[in-house]
Amino acid sequence: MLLIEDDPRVRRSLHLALQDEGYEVGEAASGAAGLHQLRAQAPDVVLLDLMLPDTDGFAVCREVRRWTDVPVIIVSARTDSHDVVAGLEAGADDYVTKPLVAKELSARIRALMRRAHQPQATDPRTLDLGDISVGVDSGVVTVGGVEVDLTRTEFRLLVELCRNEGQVVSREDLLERVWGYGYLGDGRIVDVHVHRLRVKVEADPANPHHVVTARGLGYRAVP
Amino acid sequence: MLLIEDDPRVRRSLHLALQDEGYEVGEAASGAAGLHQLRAQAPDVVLLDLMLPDTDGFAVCREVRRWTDVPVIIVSARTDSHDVVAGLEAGADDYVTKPLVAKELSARIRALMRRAHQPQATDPRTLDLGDISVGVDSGVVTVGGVEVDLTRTEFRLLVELCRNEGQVVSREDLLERVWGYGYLGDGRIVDVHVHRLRVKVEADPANPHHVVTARGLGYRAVP
DNA sequence: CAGTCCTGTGACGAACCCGTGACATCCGGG
DNA sequence: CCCGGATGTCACGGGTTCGTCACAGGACTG
Repeated sequence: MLLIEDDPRVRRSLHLALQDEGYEVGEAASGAAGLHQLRAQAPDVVLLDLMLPDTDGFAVCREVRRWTDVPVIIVSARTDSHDVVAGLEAGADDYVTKPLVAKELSARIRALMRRAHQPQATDPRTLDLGDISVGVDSGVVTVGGVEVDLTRTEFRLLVELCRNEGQVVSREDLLERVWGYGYLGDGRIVDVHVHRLRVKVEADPANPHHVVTARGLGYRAVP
Repeated sequence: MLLIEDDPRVRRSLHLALQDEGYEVGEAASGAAGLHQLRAQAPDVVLLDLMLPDTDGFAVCREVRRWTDVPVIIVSARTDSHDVVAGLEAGADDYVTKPLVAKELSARIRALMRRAHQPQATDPRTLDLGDISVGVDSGVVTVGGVEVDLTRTEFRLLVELCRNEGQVVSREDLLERVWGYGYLGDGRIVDVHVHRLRVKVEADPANPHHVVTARGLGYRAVP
C-alpha cells in the first residue's frame, strides 16, 4: 500500500490506522515522489491525496493509470461532486472524503481489493496493429519487423490509440491522456503529432491505413 | 443495470437519469423481486437500496453475492459509517448516500465497470438496424458488411434514430440531441441531413426502408 | 557551451461539411 | 380535382476542420 499525502500529521495517523489493519504502508509526500515509489515498490493499493505540493492529484492519478491498473483510492478534503467525478474520470477506483473514518476506509479498501484481485487478463505487453507492433514496456515499435524510432509523445500517442483499437479517440481524450490533465491549448497539437507519427509508421503517410482520422470526432487506430 | 428501490419517485428519477447516460435499466421494488430479476436478466450492474419493504438490503446483497460477482452499488439514505462498512462487508462494491448526484453516481458506475469488466476488453457497443450496423464507439457504419463514410452530423443522426429503434423521433428531439440545445432554425435542416443519410445507407433512397418518415411527426428507424 | 533533437505554435491552403434558399414533389382533405 | 402544407432534392456560399510546413524555444547530451 502506497500513501501519497503531503500533510505529515494526516500521513502519520493514516499510516498507523492502516498498519493496525495489517497493511504494509509506504509513504510519499509529493506526486513526483509517489510516482517514483510506485515503480519502485509496486504496491497493491494506492491512497492518493488531491492537494499535493507539486502536482495536482488528478494528474498524478492519470499518470499512474498510464502505467498500471493498481487500485487507486483518492482521499480528499474536497467534497464537491465535481471533484469526485473528476477523480473517478482520472482513473481512480474510489473517492473518499476527509474527515476519514478508518473502519470505512478499510472496508472500502477491502471491497476494492476483492474486486481487483479477481482473475483478470493482464494488460498486454505488446499491442499489435496489423504490421505495427508496439512494445508498451520496452518502448520499442516495429513496422513490418523493422524498428522505428519514435519520440516520447509519438509513442504515447500510438499507445493510446492502440489501447482503444478500432474506437474513435477524441482530441480531448488524447490531450488528456497523452499530454496530461490541465493542458491548455487547442487540439492542433494533436494533428501535428499524428502527422509526425504517420510519417514514421505509415507506408503512405498521405493515405494512412492505421492511424485514420474520423473527421469531426478524432482519430482511430485500425489493424 | 438493475435498480432495486422501493420508493417509486426515487426509482423513476434514477431510472431517467441512468437512461440518459445510456444504460438499459430494469426495475424491482423489493428484495425478492430484485433477486428474481437478477437471474432473469443478468444485469451488468446492480443498484441496491437498503430500505426495502420485505428484506434488509444487506441480506439481499449477501444473497446476490452467493450467485454472482456482478458489481453492486448500495444506494442509501443512511450515512452512518457503520452502515457503509456493513454494506461493503456484505459484498457491495460501493456505497453512495442520498441525496444523489446523478453525475457522481454515473462516474462511480463507470469506475466500477472499468474495474469489473477488465477481463473482457470493452465490448464495442453496436446498434443494428437490419443490415445496417452502427459502431457507436468506433464511429464505423456498415451496410450489408460494406463500410460507408458518414459525416459527423449524419452519424449522430443515425445513432439517435437507432437508439429509439421503432419509435418516432420528432424534429425537435433530433435538433436537441444531434445539434444541441439552443439551436436556432427551422427543422428543415433535419430533412436535408436525413436525405443525405438515406443516400448513403439506403439501397433505394427514394423508397427508404430503414429511415422512414412519419409524416407530421418526425422520423423513425425500422429494421 | 555548442549542437542536436523534440516540442509547441502559428500560418496557410485544401478539402470538407453545414446550413440556407429555392424549387420540385408528395400527401391528405375539402 | 385542386389546394395547401409537409417533405424531398439540389446547388451554392461560408465556415470549419485537417494536413502540412516553418520556426523558435527548451531539454538534453557530450
